[in-house]
Amino acid sequence: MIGRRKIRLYVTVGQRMLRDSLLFQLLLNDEVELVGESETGVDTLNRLGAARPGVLLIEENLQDNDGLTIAESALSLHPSLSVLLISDTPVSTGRLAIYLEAGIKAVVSKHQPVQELMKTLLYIRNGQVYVSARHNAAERMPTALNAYRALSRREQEVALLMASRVPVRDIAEQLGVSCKTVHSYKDRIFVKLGFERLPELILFMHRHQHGATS
Amino acid sequence: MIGRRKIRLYVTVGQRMLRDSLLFQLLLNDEVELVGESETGVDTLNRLGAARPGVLLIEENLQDNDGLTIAESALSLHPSLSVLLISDTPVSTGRLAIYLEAGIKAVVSKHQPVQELMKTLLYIRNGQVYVSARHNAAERMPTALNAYRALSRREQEVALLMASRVPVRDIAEQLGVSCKTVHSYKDRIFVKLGFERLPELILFMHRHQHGATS
DNA sequence: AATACTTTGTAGGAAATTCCTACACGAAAA
DNA sequence: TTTTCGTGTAGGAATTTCCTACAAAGTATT
Repeated sequence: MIGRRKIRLYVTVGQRMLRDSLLFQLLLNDEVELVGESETGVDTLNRLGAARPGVLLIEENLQDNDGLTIAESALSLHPSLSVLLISDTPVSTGRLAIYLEAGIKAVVSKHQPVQELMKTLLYIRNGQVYVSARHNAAERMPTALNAYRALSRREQEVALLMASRVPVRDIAEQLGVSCKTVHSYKDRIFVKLGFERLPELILFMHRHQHGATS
Repeated sequence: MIGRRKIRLYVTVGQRMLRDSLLFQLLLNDEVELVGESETGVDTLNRLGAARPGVLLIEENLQDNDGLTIAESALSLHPSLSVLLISDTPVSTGRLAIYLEAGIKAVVSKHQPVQELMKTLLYIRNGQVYVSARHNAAERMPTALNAYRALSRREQEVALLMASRVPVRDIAEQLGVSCKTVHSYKDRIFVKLGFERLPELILFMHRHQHGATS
């Protein structure tokens, strides 16, 4: 029972660079339909009516107002709207409670990976509330490392090579298997890690190898 | 004479969400090789030596220090490094002068589109300084509108349909031409507008049609 | 006006990619 | 010991990407 109809998305993010890059990311999913965007809170309120979004993705701190206030106004006008707030800092449980109280469906912080946004979007699309797993730092690293462990020997080999941008053709040759096989591994890797595009794998492998920044 | 060897890139951006989405964007270009990333200035200075990047992409405001300071330290240790600063606000000419004085190769503000980043990166890769065209707001909108006008009739039709996620197959049928032809239009559209992926076109068309935010 | 260069509409070929499906074999679970 | 699961391997179909082509219309140049 997966929500079938498209997600009508409205995005309110002040800085163009972030707005664009989030949108590029989200629009890769063909269930996402962009119905509007704004840089400010008032502009958002003005346009919401015409855009009729199902989900409002809004920054916590806007130039003119704070996202919470705008979200509350928006909700009073369009009660069926699902609001996803993007906070600047990791959200404390207390603060989260306040948000949920206000009718916001989920909060994602800018310190979380982008993929969380998409995941969250899919969760709240039908009005459910979504509280992300670890709002507490601690157990984040393991996710990545375990994920790597979950790959089989061959998959790991291929992941490594692909992350270095070695062409499929060459990987096949090096491993002595057919290109088709390499593609199979690729598919499996992407499924296992939940990736869609090469850059995600490159970043993942880089982080895996350089232990660092999570 | 296009710089052939890969761009060894180091990225220092505090918030994971922005860092990831910028990287996803930049890594789509296969000339970009990620050699390191940090959230903070000191961490950056610690790792730069080992990573040996050609370009350092660094935020102006970091938690622990400001990007300018870090960039200066980095430059004194690695004079051949090209630094690209990401500023929070549009940069005034005066401020820009200060940055250039410090040896920074280019500044891009978070209010500019992501694509500017990539463009700038390509410009400064070989050590040149790059001062982006419009640091003054005014003549931005036209760019987008003119770009659309630059498309031929058929290209406009296809752009419109593709931005609505109509499958190539259906577009071909609707226009009464072959899929191959539609692909040709697609290619031309992307070349003319300088796009690489569908989301860019979707966003472009959305903005074109809703005049707005640009 | 006549010749030359550019854009537009149209499409084909080759290679690569995506999305499925298949299938044997060893390992693990029932 | 059957059944089930993960892994190594690969094939097919449809789509996409990247080029190339080419005639007719349009623009520019001499």
